[in-house]
Amino acid sequence: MSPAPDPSLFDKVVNLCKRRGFVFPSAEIYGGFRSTYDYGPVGVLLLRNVKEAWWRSMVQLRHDVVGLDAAILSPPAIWEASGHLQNFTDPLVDCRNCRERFRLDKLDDPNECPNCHAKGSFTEARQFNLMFKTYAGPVEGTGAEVYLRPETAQGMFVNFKNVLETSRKRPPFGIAQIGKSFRNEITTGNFVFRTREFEQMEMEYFVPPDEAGQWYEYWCNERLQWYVDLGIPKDLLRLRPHDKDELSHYSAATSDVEFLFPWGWDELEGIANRTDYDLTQHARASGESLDYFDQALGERYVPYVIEPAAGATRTAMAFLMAAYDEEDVAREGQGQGESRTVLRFHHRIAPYKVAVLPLSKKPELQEPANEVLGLLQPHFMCDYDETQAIGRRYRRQDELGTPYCVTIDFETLEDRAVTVRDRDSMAQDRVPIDALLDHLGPKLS
RNA sequence: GCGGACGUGGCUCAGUUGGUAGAGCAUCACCUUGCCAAGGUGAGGGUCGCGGGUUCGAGUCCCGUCGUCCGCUCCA
Repeated sequence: MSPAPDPSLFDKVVNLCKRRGFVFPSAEIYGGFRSTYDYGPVGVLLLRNVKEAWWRSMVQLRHDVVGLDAAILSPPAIWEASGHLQNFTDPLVDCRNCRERFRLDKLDDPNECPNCHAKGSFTEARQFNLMFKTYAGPVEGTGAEVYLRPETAQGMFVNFKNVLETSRKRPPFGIAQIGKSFRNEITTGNFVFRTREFEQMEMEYFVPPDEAGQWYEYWCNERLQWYVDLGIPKDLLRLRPHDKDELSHYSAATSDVEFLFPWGWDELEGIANRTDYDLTQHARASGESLDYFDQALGERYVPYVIEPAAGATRTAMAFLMAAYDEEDVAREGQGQGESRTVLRFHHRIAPYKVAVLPLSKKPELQEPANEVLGLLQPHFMCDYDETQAIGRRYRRQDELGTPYCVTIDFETLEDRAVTVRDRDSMAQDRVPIDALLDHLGPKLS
């Protein structure tokens, strides 16, 4: 049984994001700009860690996937071939009577308003394309039209031949890419969950057509497990196959990895069997052959594509939601507990791995504090804080999800040892400075 | 985009029948030999989202605009 979603969690996390420097609304001093967010000093670390964890599992730890970073600006030809110019366009009509708006292609009777049942009350259909269009070059004209990519995937398809020839890979193999995409969504919202500018982590896995089914299963399981390995509880995750009528124009089968957000189950990632749709379309439109000749089998075929496509920004948000915890801490001398807010991130996701905290601002602690910082910084992202009471600083690091705090005190001057405090157990170990890297290394690798 | 609610210092809010803004927390400085927040003293920070209007005078009334949240719609 899944736990019930907690609606108040949403506000708590959004609040924490603002308060501690994870995420700020864009252009805030100008009143804000809808659907865009800026990642602050801590948020940028979180987001980078999400992307690096993905790249590590997808590219670094595999021999069959290579990386790519393709252009965001792209000519209309790509999107004509991919089908996005046709299929990402929704014809919208408004009812003049009740002012409701509908998609023309989803109406049973294009002359009757399903809401107020007025006949012939619709306005002229207007095309609403989800792609951002702009103009390259000095003259605004149709000759110089370019689009901001609505998905990174086409970069992989367009470069299929280049990568195949230079990387000397053969199916089954994949091309991975992390980058920004842009969609002029009609409705945005739920904080960074749906924004017009967002970051994707996509991989196109090219396989022999008759192996598409088994690779689809493989990647569904692989991708679900990735979130579990990074500390998201299993009961907050599920794999949901799409019904036939919700499949994209290019897909033969799709499953979503969903996370139980405060507002309910929602998508983190889609794993799709795109068949040979994209390569065939681009081959036809460009005149280049995009098939593969298998020497061993003596066969030529257009590979099928299995695509795990994840949203980096919303995945970062899911990690925040899953990590958020409020813990009652017994207070000495009082029966009443106090609350401690902790982000229990997996250490690979945590923005800072270690915080270096001299017990006091006294000058004599500066030197050992700098020594410890210099020792740790080449290996781990570190925070440094010397202000206010030590307990308060521990709590601040808890709110950032920092796994370990290293405290330098006056005894350090005598014994060259420091206190290592664990975020989850709040236990403290006395560790010699010279043994610090060996102590922390295995915990944070 | 349409319908509904809302918008006061970083955060949470107070601000009475319109008379030129307050609190707590947070932040910063100094003091505190200090290991799990909220000890002392002091300081900085808001033309009340923005623009216009009514008025002798508006945070408080009206209009517009931007933004947020909830529904319709769409996706990673």
